[in-house]
Amino acid sequence: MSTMPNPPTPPNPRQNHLLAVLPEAECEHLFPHLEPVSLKLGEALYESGDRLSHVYFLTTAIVSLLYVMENGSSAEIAIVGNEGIVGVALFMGGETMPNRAVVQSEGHAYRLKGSVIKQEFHRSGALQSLFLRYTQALLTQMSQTAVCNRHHTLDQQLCRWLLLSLDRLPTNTLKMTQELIANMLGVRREGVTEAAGNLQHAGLIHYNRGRVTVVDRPGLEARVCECYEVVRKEFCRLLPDVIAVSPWAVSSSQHQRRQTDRD
Amino acid sequence: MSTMPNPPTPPNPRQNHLLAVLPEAECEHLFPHLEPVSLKLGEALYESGDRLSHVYFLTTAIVSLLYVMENGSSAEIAIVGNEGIVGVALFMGGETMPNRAVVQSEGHAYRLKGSVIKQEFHRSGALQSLFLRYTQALLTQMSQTAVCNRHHTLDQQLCRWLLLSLDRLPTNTLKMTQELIANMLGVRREGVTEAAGNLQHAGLIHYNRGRVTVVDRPGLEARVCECYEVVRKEFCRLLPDVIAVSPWAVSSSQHQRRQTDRD
DNA sequence: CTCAGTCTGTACGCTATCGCACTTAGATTT
DNA sequence: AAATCTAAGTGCGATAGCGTACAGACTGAG
Repeated sequence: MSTMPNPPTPPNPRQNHLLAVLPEAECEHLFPHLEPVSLKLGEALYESGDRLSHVYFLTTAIVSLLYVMENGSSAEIAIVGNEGIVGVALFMGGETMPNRAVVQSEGHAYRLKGSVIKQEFHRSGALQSLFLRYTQALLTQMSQTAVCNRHHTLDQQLCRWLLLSLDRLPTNTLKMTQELIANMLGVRREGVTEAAGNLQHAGLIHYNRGRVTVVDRPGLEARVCECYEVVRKEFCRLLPDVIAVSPWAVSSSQHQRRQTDRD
Repeated sequence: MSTMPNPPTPPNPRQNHLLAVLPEAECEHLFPHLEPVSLKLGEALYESGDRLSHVYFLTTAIVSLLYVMENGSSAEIAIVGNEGIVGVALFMGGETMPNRAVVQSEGHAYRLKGSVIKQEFHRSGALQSLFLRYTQALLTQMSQTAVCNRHHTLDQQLCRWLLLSLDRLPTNTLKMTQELIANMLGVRREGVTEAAGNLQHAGLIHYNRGRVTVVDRPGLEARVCECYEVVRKEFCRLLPDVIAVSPWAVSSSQHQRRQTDRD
């Protein structure tokens, strides 16, 4: 595995963990309709209120769900990577959502026409079960974001954000400016400067002009608030089949030293 | 309509708006299994991680979904009343959730064994569509809670909370101490005292030892942040059939003066 | 009526974060 | 090499909410 974040790997739908665990029968219906797309940093997959045309199965890209306020400031509600789907409103039946989906880390994805997914969704047991469970996991991430915003320090929130992002990347380097991170977390850029400075002085991360590298993941995990673990555990619980094909149950529990005294 | 919050009305499943809009065919399957229950203030329908035994269709009760932190402090993630369901994890497939559901306002509900709902869920088009859309609305409420926690003042959050609660009650009086409200919002009791004091001085509410009465709803709506409207509009959009039988599309848009200049 | 319990009001120092202004330092272009 | 731009660091007063402590007020039980 090289250090390049997005090497020109031949894209493969199975890089998306949800697609990876779909039974063969479902795949036969779905795969012919999958359309590979390349997602650029900052691109919006949908705007608030847009009628969605496709659902996106991310493979190497990361997408943030952002709520943009009337005055223009924003807050991230959830992060989606190759563990998930962007556009749940399509099969949830709501058609639109009151938030934006923007590419946080560029990469690839496959998309599927809304009509196709809706049709499949109504006849497919495995697909439905999988998607509903994913949605519940997403729901957990959202509610935990609310909790974290209320109770935890910016340092902790940055840790959580870094870990959530890292779990969705093949490397431990994030291409991201402090300005953008601030947008995601809904705080000032200067606040991120300070928090990131703290983490760097503690030897947990290293950063430089739009690149953040996590150098001590266990250290981050020791400093993050409980929110991260809640989200991760729910993912593992709800999507064990997905986790089996995913690197991150491992990459994350390898270092669970602080857990050993609890369960 | 008397001023008593929970008069001994003969309970009726149709008081729950979701049940109210289910087609006859679905009802025939479901209603025989419905069990009326009386929910006491403070009672927990489930604890974090509990395997749910029933889904609850609230009629006159209000239930808060709370996340309880390791140190014991808590934050409300969503409010559920007769517009909704408690226990979505059952049909979402996740079985449990990492939060508590506690009764915020006592009243009645009907519950349904998990096995029944799961069985119905897999053969029922209308029921499924309805529940998925409801879940998306709930999801919006959660994400908006996250946004609100990040960006808005306690005064505004209290307004939002009051309006969300009011929408789920037949009266404009809430039986609720400042202490409990503080728990819901995840803030100090003294903070609520101050915020409530502000609203009272502004002539919007009146309160007294565990009773809050909204006396100027338009005033509250003028002071609340955008979050409330986002949630309400999503509800209306996702569940128009439900809204048709509900008082609150009306009760809430009657006073939408501040909207008239926008859309 | 009194007492205990609960609910609400107030005060004060503390801290995290904000908003704003400005500087420094890499990176990119010319 | 100089000019320009973007990213990151710093400083400072303002403020919202916290933690703590305590005081008043209403309620219900005896």
